[in-house]
Amino acid sequence: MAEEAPHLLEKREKKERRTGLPELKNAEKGKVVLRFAPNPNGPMSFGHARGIVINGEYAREWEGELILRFDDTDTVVKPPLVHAYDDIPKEAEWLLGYAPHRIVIASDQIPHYYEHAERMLRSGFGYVCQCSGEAFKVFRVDKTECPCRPNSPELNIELWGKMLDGTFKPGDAVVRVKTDMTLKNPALRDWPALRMQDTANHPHPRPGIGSKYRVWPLLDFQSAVEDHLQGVTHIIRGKDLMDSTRKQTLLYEHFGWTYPETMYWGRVKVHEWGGFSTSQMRRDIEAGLFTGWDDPRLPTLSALQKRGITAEALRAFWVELGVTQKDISVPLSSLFSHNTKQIDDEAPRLAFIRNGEQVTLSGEHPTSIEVDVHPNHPEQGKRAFDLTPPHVWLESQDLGKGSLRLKGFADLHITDRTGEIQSIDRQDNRPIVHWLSEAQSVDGTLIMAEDGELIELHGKMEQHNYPEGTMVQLERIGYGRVLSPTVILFSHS
RNA sequence: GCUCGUGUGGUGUAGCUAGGUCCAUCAUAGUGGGUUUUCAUCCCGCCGACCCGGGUUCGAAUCCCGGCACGAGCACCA
Repeated sequence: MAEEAPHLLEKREKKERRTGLPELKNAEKGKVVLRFAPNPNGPMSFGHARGIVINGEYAREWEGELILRFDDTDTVVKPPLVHAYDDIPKEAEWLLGYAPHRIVIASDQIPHYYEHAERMLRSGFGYVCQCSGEAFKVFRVDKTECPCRPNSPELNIELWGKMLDGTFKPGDAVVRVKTDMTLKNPALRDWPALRMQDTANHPHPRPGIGSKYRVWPLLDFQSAVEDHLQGVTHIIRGKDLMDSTRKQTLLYEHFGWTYPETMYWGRVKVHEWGGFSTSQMRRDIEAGLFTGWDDPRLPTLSALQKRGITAEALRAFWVELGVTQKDISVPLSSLFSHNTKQIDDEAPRLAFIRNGEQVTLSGEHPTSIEVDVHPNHPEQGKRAFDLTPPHVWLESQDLGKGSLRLKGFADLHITDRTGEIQSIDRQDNRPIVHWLSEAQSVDGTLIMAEDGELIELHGKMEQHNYPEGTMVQLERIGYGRVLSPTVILFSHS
């Protein structure tokens, strides 16, 4: 028993609550290789961030490497975008806090895939199939072998040549991996590895690639071969790719390779956004429905960045969700609360008066007032309000309250547009409101993205010299990011 | 239809591999209060969950069987 089940004899250690990411199986410090493989066919979305963060954090934790791989092997259905090849690495570095260790572009690796395809054909575990997709579907359902399956390696090589030289046209032939047509899972039966694409009419957008190749690998073949070439040890991906793992494992067995450890995550939806598709976003942006990839209404990484969501908040958010296979739907407030923790301690306070009404002060009062830039950090300095012209701006909503206290200044009673100073010290529990001196006010705009709409609130804003990109807290409104001296993009409350 | 996977509070998540120490963790949301001259931050409290039914066992969130629900794959897309 001691040999067969030693754990039964041991006293089990007290369980400790796990924090952070689940443990990586079979991982060795310094020898872990992970990859994140997006298709550069559109903006990096919120969802892509999960792939970057989870893989990237594991790489960090295990002192391993992270490969950023562009799976750009479809020029017709999902044509790549040239500038994505530049944008994605930058966004990945921003999000991770380090640059991916390696960048691999599938369209640069075609010769390697050809070489493996040929090896497959010569070794007899792959064949060129001239059945139509429709026809093959019948074989797959009926668990019967297609007539091309018994082709000799010699014939396969000959047919492969016809694919390469263009004798065959797209749709005429594909290369299949020979698995077993009686496999329980229909998805695994003799799956397609490479097909032809009309790159004359649909050239690959990268210079040097263009119409160079007629035959292109499909995801399962390309990914499997590339993972092996790069020495990937762990694959973490969506559970929609579970059957891909099984297909690729079959291919690895043919080649005599060992498949990496694999983990999956489920689908994530954001309450406020619902489902979103890269292709749809790309169409909408191209149609001018949005200002660009970073339009604050979009669930793209660049939009979130522009909106002032920090990389740290995004990382904390995704790590907290972990790597479970459940399909989940999360509220944005969860991300925002992480962001608040990141920015509040630094964010200077600023007044923004929506629907401003000017009020003239009457009675004795100082000619200038100073308040803290940050209530918890006096060392950040003071904000000065000059009251020589005795005019202040208040939000019209607050005006109706009659008696109120101007934050850090005085108790006021308002009738019409006149504010009678009743006391400089606080005398009672009247509501405290934010305000702005006429002398320090400028016309400002607060841009808010709500329910898919872009709303511009025009109001009176406190003068400031904060550079673009500064995260500020608008008193009683919420956090925002400085876009220009007079424009602030609302982040969240 | 076939195949695969997942079901813990409103939302996420820990615990499940090796059953007890779990009247079930943490976070977020909600709610009540404290600090604060912001409806911010911070602090304290409360609220609220093991999909259902059997079985094994002294003991089941955890193991077994059967349901049910939800999701995904079955593309010459990724």
